[in-house]
Amino acid sequence: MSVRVRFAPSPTGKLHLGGARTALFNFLFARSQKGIFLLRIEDTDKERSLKEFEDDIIDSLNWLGLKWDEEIIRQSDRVDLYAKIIKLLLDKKLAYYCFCSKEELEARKQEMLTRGETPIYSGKCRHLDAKEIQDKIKRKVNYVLRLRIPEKTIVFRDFLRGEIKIDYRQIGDFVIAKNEFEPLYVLANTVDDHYQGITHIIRGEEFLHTTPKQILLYKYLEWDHPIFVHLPLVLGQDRSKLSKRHGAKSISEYRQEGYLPEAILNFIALLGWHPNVDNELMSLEEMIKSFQLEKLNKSPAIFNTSKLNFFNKHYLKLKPAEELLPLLDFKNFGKFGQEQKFYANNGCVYDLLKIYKIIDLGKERATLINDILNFVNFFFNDFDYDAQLLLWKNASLLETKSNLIFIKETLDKIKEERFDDAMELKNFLDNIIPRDKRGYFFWPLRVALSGKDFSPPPFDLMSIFGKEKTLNLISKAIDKLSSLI
RNA sequence: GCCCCUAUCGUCUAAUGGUUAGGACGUCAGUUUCUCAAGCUGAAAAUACCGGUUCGAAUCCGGUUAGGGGCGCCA
Repeated sequence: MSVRVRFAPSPTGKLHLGGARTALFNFLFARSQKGIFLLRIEDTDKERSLKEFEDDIIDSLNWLGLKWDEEIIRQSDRVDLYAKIIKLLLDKKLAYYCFCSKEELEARKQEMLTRGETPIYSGKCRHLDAKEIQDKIKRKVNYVLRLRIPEKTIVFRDFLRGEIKIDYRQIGDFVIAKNEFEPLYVLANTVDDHYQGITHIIRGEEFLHTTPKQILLYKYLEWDHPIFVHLPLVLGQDRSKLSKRHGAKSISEYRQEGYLPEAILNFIALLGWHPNVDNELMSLEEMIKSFQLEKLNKSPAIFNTSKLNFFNKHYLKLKPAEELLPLLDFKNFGKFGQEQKFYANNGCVYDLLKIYKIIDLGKERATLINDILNFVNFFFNDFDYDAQLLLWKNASLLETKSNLIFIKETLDKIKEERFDDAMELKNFLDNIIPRDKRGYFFWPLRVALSGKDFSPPPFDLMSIFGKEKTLNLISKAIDKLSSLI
């Protein structure tokens, strides 16, 4: 039997980390078993389902690289199928009309709750005869359709948790449809899983309690039910279920903030799953290779951003500058012009090669894509700084000034072309400046070129700026010091 | 209140009856370095509690406690 699984979100909110993880595990299981992974949009709730959310879910899944294999199915397109099943259940008297009002139901629920009982439906409308039913329908009394439960306990098997025992009397006759044409989740989901030939239902633990209801439906409809796999929940910092309600970030928001799909996938994969070997850095391909459903965890996971950030940093470093370029926002730094040259706000003109170099310098230090350019903004915008910043440790103004003058004069003798190679510049200066004196030369040089107390090494800065700009910036620093002496 | 699920460092987890309880992130220290980042080395840090089974328990069983989920004409 070949594996068929699905991710079946309802478009009532954007895709968040928990949903993405459910999709990922379904995807990994399908791929690792050479099976099929499907996407189904569960939009039976017309009030809450929004096209905007459906788009977000589809975009996010695409962005993560979780490709589904067959056409997307929408429950809103399958009304006829559900109607047929509803009619069947009605005809067989397995389902029945319930005319109880919401107020009536709510009152009974409160009453049971105060008595310390589980609130369930009384079964009041269970035995209405055909005449009464027709009569009430004619009088347009509101109704729903309920399934008749057996008065016994069911034992079913969850793939991860083993046998689970639940008494149907704890559930009561539950609603399966608003009317003959509007099924609820419990029914539509069951029907679709059957007709799509789903072999394994891999979903969040919040659905564990609907399993006995669905198993009953499978039984009434004389279908075999799939294997149930209930994933432990992903919990937020407050230890409660991740949901839109308490501000869980959506995948699209993470994307906007500058996270890479590789990082998010790697991070969520480790929430409840662990490969055999103790190597946590995995591409999607590697995950597929080592994925085993049996290795899934049973206990909920609280996610914490610092590890996600670590992964993002890691994958950022691996990403070539060419691929990062289209993801970056240069609008505060200058403009691209003719022949792919970049015209920076400070008058510098960089070719593509230099832009790549700049990106590489930024990405070594950034956590998020959006941080990259901020780490190297001195390449683009004029900057100012406090002259005191030029002083290394206990260095004096005078000493620092003369060191900068020395560096300037030394650099002045170097040919312009040699400025392109940071390594060469480093070797050159390392040979001239005594080892124990480097801080007194390189620190002020670096500050002169960046205006910051932290930045890439001065040689990298010089290799981007080129000879002329470098000498200008050093002169500026010397002037700053002079004004204080 | 009732039903169900879960329980290893702060967090994610490994160890499916025998390990000095391992790894990752984070934290701290050292090292490298002009700075930052990265790297390298090291440290602190856990089997919720009480019983039982067993020569031997993180692991099996029972109870307690704690956390979570559910109790919708939502999914």
